[in-house]
Formats: sequence, structure tokens, C-alpha cells
Amino acid sequence: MTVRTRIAPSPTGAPHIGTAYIALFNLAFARRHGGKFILRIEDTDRLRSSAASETEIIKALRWLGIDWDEGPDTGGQQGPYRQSERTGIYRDHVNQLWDSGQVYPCFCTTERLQAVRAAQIAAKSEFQGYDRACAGIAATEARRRVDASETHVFRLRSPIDGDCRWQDRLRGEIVVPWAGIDDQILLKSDGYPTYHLANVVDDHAMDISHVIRGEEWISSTPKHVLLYQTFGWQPPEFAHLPLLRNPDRSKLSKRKNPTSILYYREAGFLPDVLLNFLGLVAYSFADGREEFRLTEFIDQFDLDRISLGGPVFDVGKLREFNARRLRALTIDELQERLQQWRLNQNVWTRILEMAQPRLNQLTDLVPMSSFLFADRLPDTTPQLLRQAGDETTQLMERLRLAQWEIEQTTEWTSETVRALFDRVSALENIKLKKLLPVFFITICGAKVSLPLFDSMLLLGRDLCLRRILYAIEDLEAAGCRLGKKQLKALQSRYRDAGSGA
RNA sequence: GCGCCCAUCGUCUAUCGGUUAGGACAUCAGGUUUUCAUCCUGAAAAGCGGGGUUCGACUCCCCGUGGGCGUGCCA
Repeated sequence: MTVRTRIAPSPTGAPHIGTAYIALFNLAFARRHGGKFILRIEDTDRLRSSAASETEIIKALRWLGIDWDEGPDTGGQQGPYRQSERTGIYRDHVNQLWDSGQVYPCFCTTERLQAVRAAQIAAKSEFQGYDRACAGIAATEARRRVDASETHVFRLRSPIDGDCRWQDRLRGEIVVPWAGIDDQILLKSDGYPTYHLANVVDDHAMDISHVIRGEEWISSTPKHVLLYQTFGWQPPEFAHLPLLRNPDRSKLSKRKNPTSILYYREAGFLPDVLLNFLGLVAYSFADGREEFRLTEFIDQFDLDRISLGGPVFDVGKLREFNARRLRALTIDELQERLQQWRLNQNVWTRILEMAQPRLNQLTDLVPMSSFLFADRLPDTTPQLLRQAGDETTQLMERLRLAQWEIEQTTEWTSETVRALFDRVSALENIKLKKLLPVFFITICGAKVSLPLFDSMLLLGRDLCLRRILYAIEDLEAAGCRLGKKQLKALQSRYRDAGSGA
């Protein structure tokens, strides 16, 4: 059997460090066994998916040195590799199951579903999920309503008793009672497939032999196993990797850690070090080696050596690995790395264009632009407090709004940066000019600096986001915490303004 | 609530029934260095609890406990 593995990111935001982690193990396993590694874009969420995010994910993975044999950008025999371009395939498969009665249209409204859910929670019902209200609608009646273009989804009939069992490569047999699994939606009312359908159909169509993915998928594996059964297909081998964790052991999240791969690039981490580090969480070499290149990782890779405890992503240890690698470089190599990063002619030209009108002596240049080459700035709290005066609540709110805005922005251009600050100033009902000093301090470290938006472009989205988060962190430590209610109110104000997703 | 997954130093981990429980990062102490950093040496630091199985359990089983994930027309 030919080994074929895949990484299947959803392009709904910044490229996530967890994607790289799962990708690395899939890549290594495929290469180790002379197989193929595939990139498939799971853009079935029409609302949240974006082409910009897909581009960023591809760029980020390539920056790390992760390469795939087939994918939306490289092509391949079993494409297309973007699920939005395969909707016809999913539709055909659902129709096939509809004909055989294993799938049925469901006409329940979102409101009814919410009500059912709320009632189940209120009644402390053991079963929580869809009540199968539409499962009993007569076939002819269902057909008629669908033909009449009544809004509907398609659901898969699931067993109501017995157990679903399968072998996980790393965890052995997993047994899940069917009773806890409801009739899953396969096709949404917009005609797009859900993850479950698209994933199974594509893994089969693309001859994926091993599904190596995050632990968060274990609980939906029965749905996938059921789909393979229903289609009469041989399921792939499953291996569920432990999830990366925050220091508090919750699932790695952007609120508590930098999770964007781009942050690590912008903040001066070497791609090979980051990849090396990712190969060390949840995994160890049989000979205890801790420093390695990708080729060495592949050569010795053994899927069964993965450990199952959820590893904390320790940025401190990553930094130390990065330091060691940096120090081991020759000066020429170091220069090369620096140029690849940000210290190059092109960037300097852009800086000079901004700096020239502000220069009195040549000596002004480097101090003036040093913030463009830093990760964390010296504590900006005193400056921010001075700027805010008594209005510290407002200050915190503005930082939060900017944070949320940046998190929503995947395209990072002068237009989008400008637009996000326009939205914040509209939301706060003040002029942009009045709003910006706070962000000059947060991003540039001083109220007086090089132009903010262009600086932000140079720094990159995720580093700017980090600086805002650093500022919030520091201010909170200084006692400027927004109350739970205040934060909630701000959130709903933000949502109502229509900026949020 | 229900279901599932997991459990060794603070953190990442080794150990696949018999070890003084090993390494790495962080921490601390000492040494080298014009400062600092590097570098070297050393120290402190762990088997969640309770039952079994066994001549012998970190290792296998069960029950607790703790953590995580899932329970979406998100993936």
C-alpha cells in the first residue's frame, strides 16, 4: 500500500502553529515510507474562509520548509485540492445516499435547533443533540419539499444503540456508544458540505492511507467511520496526535500565546529551529538527539514513538534553541539570515523614505527605527497612562478593539490597516488623529515616531498584534483591567457594529 | 450533564516489569571571560491517590482525582 498523508487546514485566519505541527508529522510519516504528502484546503465555511488566509498558510508552511507533493498550488492527479472547487462531488455523494435512504433532508430552522438544545440543557437530558424530528418524514413528502426549494440540510442516519469501535494507531481500540451521536449534517443549506462529509469523501478520493490529525477529532471519528461504512469504503488508519497546550494546559490559543506562524517569523525565529522544536513536542528520537534537520527527522521517524500527554508549547525553550542555532552560525550565515528576515536593502529603503524628513543628524536614523527590529518593546505602560490621563477604561477598550480588528484581518496592506483604525475610531466616535497616539506608543514605543501604518506593514500583522497584547498585559499588571461586564459590553458593541464575525 | 482521550522533575521527554528513574530547557551555585552574554562544572528538582496482578511495578488492570477535547448548518 502506498502511504499517502495530508494536512487539511481551514483558511479561516492566521496560519496556526498547530497546523505546522500536524503537518510535520504527516510529512515525516509519508516521506519515511516513500509515500506522498498532500495539502488540501478545507474552505467549506463560506463565511470565514478567505483566499488571503490560504495564501498566508501556504507561505507560512513553505517558510518552515514543509513541502507537499500535491496541493492547490502545485497541482496533482487527484485534485482539485480546494474543497470549494469540489462541491459537485459532495452533492453527488449525498444524492447517492439519499436514494438509498441513508441520508434524509432536514428542514429544521436554526431557531428550532437552538430551542431543542436549550431545552435539553435545561432538562439535564443525557442525550444532547438533534432530536431527529425530520428523520421520520415520508420519502415522497421530503422529496416534494426539497423540490419546492424549502430550505434544508441533509443529515446522515446514525445508529441509536450499540458501539462504534475502531483502532487508533497510537491509542489502541476506542469504543464510543452510538447513543451519544446524533444525525450529523452532511450538506449545509448553502449546498456546501460539512467537514465530516468533505473530509471523508476527499480522503477516500485522494487515497489517503493514514489520517494523522489532532486529538480534537477523536470524538467525531465515529461519524467518519460511519460514513466510510455507509459508502462501503475501507477507512484509513487513524492516528490522533496530542494537542499543543498553553502553559495553563488549555488548548493552545492565541489569547494566551502567539499561535501564528507568522509571528515567529516576524519576531526573528529561524524556520528550521521552529520546525526542529515542533518535532520535539510529543516526540523524541530513540537516541535522544534534540537538534536535527528535517531530513534527519524523516530518516528516523517512527509514528509509534509519539507520546500522548498534551505538551505545553514552551516558548522559552524554543527561544533557547533559537539562540543556540544563531550563535552557531558563521558571520556570513548570520548576515544571510538577517537579510532573509528584515534587515535588508529593500526594508532600509522603505525606512529611509520615512525617516529622511525627520533626520537632523545621521545618528538619528538607527534610534528612530530600532522599534522596527524589536520583538517586545520596553514597557510602554507609563507612556500609555500619561497619554490616557483618567481615561484608562477607554484606553483599554481601544486596545481591545484594535486587537479584535487585527485578529480579523488576514490581508495586511496599507488599505486594510488604515481601514481597521477607521473602524475603531468610528466605534469610539473620535477622530483618527485623536485615536492614534495610543497606537504610536504601543507599536512604535513613542508618541513621536515614523509613520504608523507603514511601520505596521513592515513589522507584520502578528507582531503588531503581539505588541498590542503586550501592552494590554502590562497595563493589566498595572491595575487597568477591564471588568468582565465592561468587556462583555464592549464585545457586544463591537459585534453590533458589524465588524466582528 | 453526557461521551471520549490523557497523566514521570516547573516545562519537553527517556524508560516498553528488575535502573542510584536518564537527558534537554528553565532555576540556583561555582569557574573562565575587561563588563555582560557565551562557555565549562556542579546542585536542587518527578513516577497524582487508592486498590489489585506479580517474586518484583513508573511500567499491566480497576476505581478515584486532576487536566484536556467533543457535544455547531466551525473546522
